Amino acid sequence: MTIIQPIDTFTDNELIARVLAGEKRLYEQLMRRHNTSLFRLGMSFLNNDMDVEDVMQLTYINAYQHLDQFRQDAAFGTWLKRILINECHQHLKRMKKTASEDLALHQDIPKTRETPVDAMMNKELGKVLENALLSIPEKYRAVFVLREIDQLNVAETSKALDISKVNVKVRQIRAKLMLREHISKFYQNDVVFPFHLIRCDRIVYAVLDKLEIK
DNA sequence: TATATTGTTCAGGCTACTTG
DNA sequence: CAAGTAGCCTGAACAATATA
Repeated sequence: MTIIQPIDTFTDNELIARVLAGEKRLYEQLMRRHNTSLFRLGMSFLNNDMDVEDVMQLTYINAYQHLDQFRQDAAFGTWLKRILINECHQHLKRMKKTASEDLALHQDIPKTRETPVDAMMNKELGKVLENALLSIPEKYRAVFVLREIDQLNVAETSKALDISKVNVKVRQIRAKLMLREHISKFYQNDVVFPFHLIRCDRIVYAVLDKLEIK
């Protein structure tokens, strides 16, 4: 009698090994596991859900294409986050370029864009918290999201952001101090940058399609 | 050049866990 | 249970860098 182990009991590293061995479809499982945390992190950089979806797709495709280069000295999630952050920086660079080109034609560019997430947001606390997070500089926001929302430890955050451990601690403290000015009560991570099943499926299927994984 | 921002170092304290 | 240890938080001081 053969006992079939449920896929969701596999560790990330076991799934990676099986994907590399030819079970490409299991990459879907890896994406679904990390979608929420990547989305939150992406939102902390880009503040636009559609842009984050694009960047997440690029991240997953990039990670898949270099999966054999993944060294297991850090968690797969940390590796993914590192890739996502790089993609976010590239995306921001592209946006900056486009914005400066547009500026030559239009002087009155709005500073922020209305997003579908904004429209969906019906929980007042969530809105307050998001606004508070978005009000602080990106470097502090990223540390705060990784440490406080994704529950990464100092070492993992240090690795993901490519900064020293000490700097992680300092940025975390400063992020809290800045947020304290905006927030007087606790927050619940479920209401910050909500990641819905529809979006999850959309990203997963788009990546599988682009990678031609049936 | 003055000021603000950012990063580093250090000290002290807290909590959780381990060990004898 | 007390002592030791590791990891973390916090605040202060200072240096380096960016900006007006």
